[in-house]
Amino acid sequence: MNNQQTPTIQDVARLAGVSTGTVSRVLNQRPGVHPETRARVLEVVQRLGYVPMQAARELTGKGDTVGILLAPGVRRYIPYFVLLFEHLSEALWQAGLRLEETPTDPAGLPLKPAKGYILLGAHDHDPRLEALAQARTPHVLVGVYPGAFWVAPDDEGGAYAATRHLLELGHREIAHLTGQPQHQAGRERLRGYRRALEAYQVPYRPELVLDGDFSTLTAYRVVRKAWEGGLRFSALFAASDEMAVGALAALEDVGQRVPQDVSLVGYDDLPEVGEQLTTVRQDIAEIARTTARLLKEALAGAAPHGIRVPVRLVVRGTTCLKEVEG
Amino acid sequence: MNNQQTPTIQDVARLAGVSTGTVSRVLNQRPGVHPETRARVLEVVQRLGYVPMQAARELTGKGDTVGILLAPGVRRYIPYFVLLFEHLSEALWQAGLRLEETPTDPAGLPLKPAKGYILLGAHDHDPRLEALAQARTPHVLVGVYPGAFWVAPDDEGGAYAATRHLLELGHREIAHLTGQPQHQAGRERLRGYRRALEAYQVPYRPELVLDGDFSTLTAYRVVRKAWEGGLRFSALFAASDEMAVGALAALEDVGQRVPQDVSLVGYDDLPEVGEQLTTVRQDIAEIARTTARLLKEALAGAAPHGIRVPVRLVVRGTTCLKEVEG
DNA sequence: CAACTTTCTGTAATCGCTTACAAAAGCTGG
DNA sequence: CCAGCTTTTGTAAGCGATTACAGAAAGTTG
Repeated sequence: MNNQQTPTIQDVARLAGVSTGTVSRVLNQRPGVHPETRARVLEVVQRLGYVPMQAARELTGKGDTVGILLAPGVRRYIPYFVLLFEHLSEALWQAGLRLEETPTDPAGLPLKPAKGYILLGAHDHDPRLEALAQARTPHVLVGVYPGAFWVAPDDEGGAYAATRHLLELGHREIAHLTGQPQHQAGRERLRGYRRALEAYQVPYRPELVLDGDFSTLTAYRVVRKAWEGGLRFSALFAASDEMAVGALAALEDVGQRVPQDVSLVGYDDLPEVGEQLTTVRQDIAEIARTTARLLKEALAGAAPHGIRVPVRLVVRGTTCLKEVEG
Repeated sequence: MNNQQTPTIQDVARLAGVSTGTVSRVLNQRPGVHPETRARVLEVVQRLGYVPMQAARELTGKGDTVGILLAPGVRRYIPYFVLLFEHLSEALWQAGLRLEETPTDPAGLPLKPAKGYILLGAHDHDPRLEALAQARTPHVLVGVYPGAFWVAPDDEGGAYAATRHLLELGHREIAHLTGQPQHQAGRERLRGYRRALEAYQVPYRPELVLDGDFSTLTAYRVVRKAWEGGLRFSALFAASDEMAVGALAALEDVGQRVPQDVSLVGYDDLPEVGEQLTTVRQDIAEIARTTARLLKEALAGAAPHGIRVPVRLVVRGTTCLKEVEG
């Protein structure tokens, strides 16, 4: 009767010669199943390629539905968020959580309550944090928010590593293209940049800090204008790959070769953005998995805490040793 | 017993004094329900803010799962696709279709088969079309593909309207910033531009066609370089809002005011991109709904056909009458 | 080996919704 | 007023999982 269909728990039970209850217990790693039985069931599961149907388990009240809340004003086109979103939906599913569309009111609060939330791009004094905390709704923030559950990449560390890389290549005039100061990530990366300079006893020169906004176009204009205005540097650390792409074009247009004349480091390592860039890789998949894990903890009522996800410098073709003059 | 819980179909039935079957029929717009009863049920649904639980309806076998396939090489960060994606997931849900994550192999073919597919950004001779047609898998394409189910905005008409708008404002030197020629949309918009010029008997000047690639940065560079190279025009029609944003910045940087010196028209009318732009609005929600509808037809085995979704010129602040010289 | 425990497994109710089928109600004309 | 329709509504059986609860099997003990 069950020809060609995707297998159900019934099929597994039948083939393994046990009841559906037992299969379910095996699948959910519940105790009280004989090891041999367990093995047999798992073997059949494997063979059939059986995957429990999410809808059904949700019906039993198992599958908690969660929502993702993007801060109002945050442009959801930003590659980083698009990717994070994708990985989150994958990670949540893996964790047995179901991601739901969450329409929000103008204040950014969800109209349809879910069991828990993930907040992206929250500002430090986001009123929604207050509201969620008041309502004791489990939530996890991506970013640093002491007192709540949070997950954040080690932005300062990444920026430090990027800058140090340039320093070790012999560069001393290192410019930094920032993100908006209202974004935590932008601030932290600036901090990492300064800390690295300090560690190498290179004086901090404010004029080398160029104000960007994470957009490619602005990066281009700022860098070009600065260079045409006479600012010189042998290396540039951009706070995002997108900005690095803009900077790269600008440098090219003012006649500088990368990396021979100016070394360039980006940040994020987004696929399809600046393929050959030396950059700092954020493991977005890892951030997503960690977020999902914390959300489960939050749903289980654990005490809030935060986790830093490490980042890694990836050296590619846009940086090189500073050429010693003459 | 059902205190504080999200309401179920049972609650609705009880309060409306009917059976769950009837409520279900109302909700699914099935015939054979007395108008009065229908109204009463809807009233209760409204009052309770009842929303059917997707998991449950999926369990009944209702929810055909469908997948969205993005052509390989298409950058999914593109605002247009992000938006289309969102609207599609909404529209599919409304149509009772369940959108599934569809991991694909390197060739862009789905690994986990769904009942039907929506293809975005397909090229004209995409091998996947062949494969899907062979396998008789129902699918709908966004774009024009005679012989298959397709939905496409009226790009040529939109471009025509945009260009005509500029012509009627008295402009005669109208430049056009194109998308890549391998994109249907880019080609069609160029065609609309040419057709409008023809209709107004303005000679077509190839040098006024600037090669863009739908990106903001390239738009900026191309426009700036062209202007600095001596090219002059009193109006510019960009084939996307993102390119218009780049063009706007470029014009500003070469000392031209918009719209006093140069009128500018974009395309797409994406929220959060170039708010004040005169542009051509694509009704993405409508495209999504139409796509969902066609997919249902395809699933039902209907004969393939295509639908054009109309677009609309939205006049805002970046266009004005051409000033007649002193 | 009887009498208990303890471990393991099966049974069946349940979640919220859809839908085939049956039943009831509303018409119609003679 | 009733047979014979048609329209409207209710009933109940699933869909695929989970999980109390009960029952069977295996292990312990005196």
